[in-house]
Amino acid sequence: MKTRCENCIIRQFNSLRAMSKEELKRVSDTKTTKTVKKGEAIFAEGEKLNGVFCVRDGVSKLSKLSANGKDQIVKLASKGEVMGQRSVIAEESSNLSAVAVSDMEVCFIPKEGIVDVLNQNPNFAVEVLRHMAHDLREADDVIVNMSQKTVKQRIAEAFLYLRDNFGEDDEGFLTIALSREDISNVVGTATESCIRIISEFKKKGYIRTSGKKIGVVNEKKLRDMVDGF
Amino acid sequence: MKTRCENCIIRQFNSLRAMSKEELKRVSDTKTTKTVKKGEAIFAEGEKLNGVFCVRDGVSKLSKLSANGKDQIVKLASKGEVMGQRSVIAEESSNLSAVAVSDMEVCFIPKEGIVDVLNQNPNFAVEVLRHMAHDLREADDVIVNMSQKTVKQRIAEAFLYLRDNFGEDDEGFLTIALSREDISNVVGTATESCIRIISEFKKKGYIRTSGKKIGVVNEKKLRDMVDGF
DNA sequence: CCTGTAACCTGATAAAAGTCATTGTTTCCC
DNA sequence: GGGAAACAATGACTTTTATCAGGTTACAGG
Repeated sequence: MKTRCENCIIRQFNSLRAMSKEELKRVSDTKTTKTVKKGEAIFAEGEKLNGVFCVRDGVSKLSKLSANGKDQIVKLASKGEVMGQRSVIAEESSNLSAVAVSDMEVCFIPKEGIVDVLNQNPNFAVEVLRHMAHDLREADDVIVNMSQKTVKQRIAEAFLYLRDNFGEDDEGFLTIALSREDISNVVGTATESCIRIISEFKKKGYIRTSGKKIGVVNEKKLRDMVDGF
Repeated sequence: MKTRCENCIIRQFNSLRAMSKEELKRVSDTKTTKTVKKGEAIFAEGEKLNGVFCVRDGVSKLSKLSANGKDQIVKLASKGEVMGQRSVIAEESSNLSAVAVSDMEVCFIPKEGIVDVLNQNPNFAVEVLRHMAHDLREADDVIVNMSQKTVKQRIAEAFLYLRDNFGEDDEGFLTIALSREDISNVVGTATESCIRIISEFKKKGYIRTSGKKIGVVNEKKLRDMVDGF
């Protein structure tokens, strides 16, 4: 029987379909699981990782501390996503820290298993490579957005992104409820500016809020804003 | 005898040391070489690449057009660097365009050769993977810089970067003479803002100029500026 | 239920950066 | 070598964004 975690490996490393049954079994046997409470760290910037973490449930923010003391959130990882591959593959300490945004369940896979398969199974290596190529493209896109779009555009885009990638609950609110500060750390702006723009969007009827929950109301207006109209 | 281009493959894909002699020979035999004049395009955004380009001489800018019509330069590639791997590996059309910043000599390596070796030689795949992991880390750093540093800091950093990575000529000017517009496209700002800041740095004695050439005078001051002092 | 802390919100102000207009300066091509 | 075109520089002005300084609300823990 397949464990849930085998499924989660498969999903992210999409690709881990490229592992043989035996390889998958072997790697999967070395995994351990743990729960992480909201706000707790999974690993810190600069830490040496002895393996990768795979998200079973919940969401984690991957961020990097900048010189001015602010965190920049580079990525949000949810169910099925793997964290720490970059560092394990490059054999460097982590350039990012991972903190739980909600209560989480993660599994840990020691690097030996991964590295062995990488070195022996070219299909697997190529699939991981393909995945990383994709991440790199996304990173390029983020760079362009950060440097060429206004804060307003980036916030509008963030809401659409959160909806498209993590969905909404039955009341139409975003599934991931980020704090205003987290949102500002995603788009790279001051918290006050972020709050102001959220108020403006609300006033204009593009979004609605309930506590910290946010719901997209007028997708088209947000999309137009992102595209500069 | 080793061709110059074999050397250039080896340098970038560092790593292509992981290719066997025969593999290297085979791939190298399929390469073609061409010269590109300053300002000419090597490939365009959205174009489907049938292979990778390896820089033999000169410098190319890799940029992406943003919605507002400005180019964002994501990377500068010089001697020994390979362009287009990401797209070839992900089997996607290019997300970037490549334009020569100076007269160049590049060689083209059809993708078939590369892909074959990737699929057969795990060492090679892992080395390429490692290289891409490194690029990804750099991209993360750029994201943080773009979102958390001021234009002034980013320009100061750009000068130091250009000096450290491409060197200076015998008069102490940066080897790569980018136009003011290119510099502003690297740091993601308006050309006028860029010029103004260059004037300010010059007035303060941090740098000196001669035509479009720029020389670093006071490294420490620039470094301090980058670090927020 | 009270209380304190953290999160959220708002206004006033200042700083940073972009835009538009104009002029000076190279460069390069005929 | 002269003239056009691209590039560089600067001033005046506007917009965007950050910062500081206060508020209010929500909510967990005693």
